[in-house]
Amino acid sequence: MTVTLADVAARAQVSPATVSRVLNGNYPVAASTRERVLKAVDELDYVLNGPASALAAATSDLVGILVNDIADPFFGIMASAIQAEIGGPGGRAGGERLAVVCNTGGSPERELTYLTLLQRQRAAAVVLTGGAIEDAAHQAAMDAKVRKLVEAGTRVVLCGRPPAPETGAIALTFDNRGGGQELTEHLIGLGHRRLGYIGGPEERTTTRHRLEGHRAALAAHGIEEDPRWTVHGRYDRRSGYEATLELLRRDPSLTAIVAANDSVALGACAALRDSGLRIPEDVSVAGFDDLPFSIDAVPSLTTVRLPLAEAGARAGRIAMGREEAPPGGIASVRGELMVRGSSGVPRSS
Amino acid sequence: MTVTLADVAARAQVSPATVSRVLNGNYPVAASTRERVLKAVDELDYVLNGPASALAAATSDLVGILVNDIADPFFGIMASAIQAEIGGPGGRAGGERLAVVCNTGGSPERELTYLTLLQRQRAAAVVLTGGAIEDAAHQAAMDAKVRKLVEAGTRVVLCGRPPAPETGAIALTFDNRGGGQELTEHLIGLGHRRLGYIGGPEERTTTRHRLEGHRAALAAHGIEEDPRWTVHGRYDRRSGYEATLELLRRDPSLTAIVAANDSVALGACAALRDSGLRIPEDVSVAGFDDLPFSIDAVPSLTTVRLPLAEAGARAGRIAMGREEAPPGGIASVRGELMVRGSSGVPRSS
DNA sequence: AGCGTTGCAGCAAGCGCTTTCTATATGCGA
DNA sequence: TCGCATATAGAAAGCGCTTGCTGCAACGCT
Repeated sequence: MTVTLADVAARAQVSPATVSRVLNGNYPVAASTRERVLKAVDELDYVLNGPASALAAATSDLVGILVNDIADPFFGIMASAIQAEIGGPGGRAGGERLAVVCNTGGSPERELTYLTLLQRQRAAAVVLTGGAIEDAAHQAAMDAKVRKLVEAGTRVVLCGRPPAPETGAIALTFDNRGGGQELTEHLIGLGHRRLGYIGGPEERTTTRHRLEGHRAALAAHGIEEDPRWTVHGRYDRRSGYEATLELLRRDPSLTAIVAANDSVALGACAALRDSGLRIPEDVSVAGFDDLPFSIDAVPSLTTVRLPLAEAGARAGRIAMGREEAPPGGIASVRGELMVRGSSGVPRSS
Repeated sequence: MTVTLADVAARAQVSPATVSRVLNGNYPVAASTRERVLKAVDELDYVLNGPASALAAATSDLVGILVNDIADPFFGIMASAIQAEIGGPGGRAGGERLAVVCNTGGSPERELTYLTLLQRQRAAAVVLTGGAIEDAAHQAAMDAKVRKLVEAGTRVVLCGRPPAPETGAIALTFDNRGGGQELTEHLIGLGHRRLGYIGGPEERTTTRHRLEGHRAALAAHGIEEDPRWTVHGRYDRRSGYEATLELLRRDPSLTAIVAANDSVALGACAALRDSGLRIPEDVSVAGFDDLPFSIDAVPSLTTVRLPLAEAGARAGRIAMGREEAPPGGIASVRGELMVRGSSGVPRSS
């Protein structure tokens, strides 16, 4: 049998109520009593029953973090930063919280189910990271769920995800559009006029925004885009490799390739090399995110740095109520263009 | 007010007990009744109260996954595989389980605290991933905790971590020693006699085992090791960069560098390049793990592939009781040597 | 000296669910 | 026709904790 509060109370010769108060430290208890209780707790090796506590107090110390792909450092870095602020163990004083990282795999159903599971656990807060799925029905369902969570007292923060108006969720959005535009403008500035674009999955906000930025840059410079220059794929290296071969097949005269993110860009680099093309002499390549490995690529990757860790930390603090929400509940986080070796002047110029 | 079981019962004109039984599906309920209940659940948008349920049933649907660094794909890949098997949402039929990924950051206290937190939540299972910390006191504390968890009915699986005898935990261990030995033997076979080694943090089992393998290979070939050839650091790129500069300073005649893992190896490559050395013509480099980006390095990295996803999946299945534990509760998982471009014959030969 | 404070501790009522045991139908064989 | 097995639903007793309220000293004030 496991040790209960009552056992501790008996051993310390106090009432269960007193033990509870000592443990929660939210009610005055005489020092001598407290000591006796703590001694009993220690001797009996007592561990609080979480569910019972959550039930009685109508709150839990669980905090959920939803990520699209836990194996992707993009999410790993954010999750890590969020968790550090959530304060799991090792955090500052105050209640220990259990950060729950949930891997949706980019699946709408899973996303929704995890939210329900978290709701079921009466999570204290939930942080949703990364781009949202652009499907009207799914969005509506998500918004409804989020609204319900907020109503139930769960703090919901969106980190690197577009705002969900009217839901009560706080949003820390990445300026994917602006970053995409800046990146492409950099390439145009170098003289590129024929740019291939490898986008992520079609129905993702991140994908759309980055592509919109790219197109805005083209438009701003009067470059007419050829439909053949855009290919969509997944957010991984493999996809970048294949998409690049496809782009090369469609139009071998491209002088630059802009990728949906750094992993895709790395795949693109590999494909270009395997096709006998030099980077950046023959083709320039640009990524997005500036993940740690990007600087190690040869040549190192020109990309847009997203302050993943900073944004995650801030989201974590907001989720814990340790930082005020931005005005209007929405903040846009800008990326920073990192010009490196993978981009250069086009061969023709 | 939130909707409770009783509300649903009232609406469906049945007793709370019946609603519970419909929801759990572990007791015969007439089809017509079931239907009525489900309709009420749907209409009221009822969400089960997890803590209450866990309290009453004395079980929970939480499964904990402890990782050293969630931002490191090494752990991300394992966690992802484990979670997929845990079945979270999207898994096969049967109870939905919430996989909780806990980031210890390699800190002993956090590791222990998370275990307590999971114990508090009455987790159904716990998977501990990655190398353990080699500190007698900490190990003893961990073992005691694990034993307690097991006694309380929580299934504990160690994935990529050395066995903890007498605790009742199932272990899926990586053969780090064998992999390290094979790797170094490959380099020796190419003709290298002066090999630098960049190890991970000193007090980690993974670090020690890989280094032991390395030394075993040297010894087997009668190569006497110079103490200056070994440097310890963290498991990240930065550390590899710095350690390499240090090694070069200590002995510029090294013809090969073996790194604690792929990230470190990438840092080593960068340092070598920045020092004007070619890979592998001047210095060969080898990593460990074979993470996805390793093949993209230029030249691609010679390394030892660890079946991270497979091992994680197996650990997940064992944790869920869907696969039998290996005989003796211990299984060793071997790595596979991947010979690629970063290793070649030494310049002197 | 009388009485309102103040400081601590205990009582007991739940929190919302699960589950054992009991009650009521229904069906069947004898 | 009666009795008993079978199927289904309900009553109620908790699960282990939190917390509002009450109780009771010891204290200080007028």
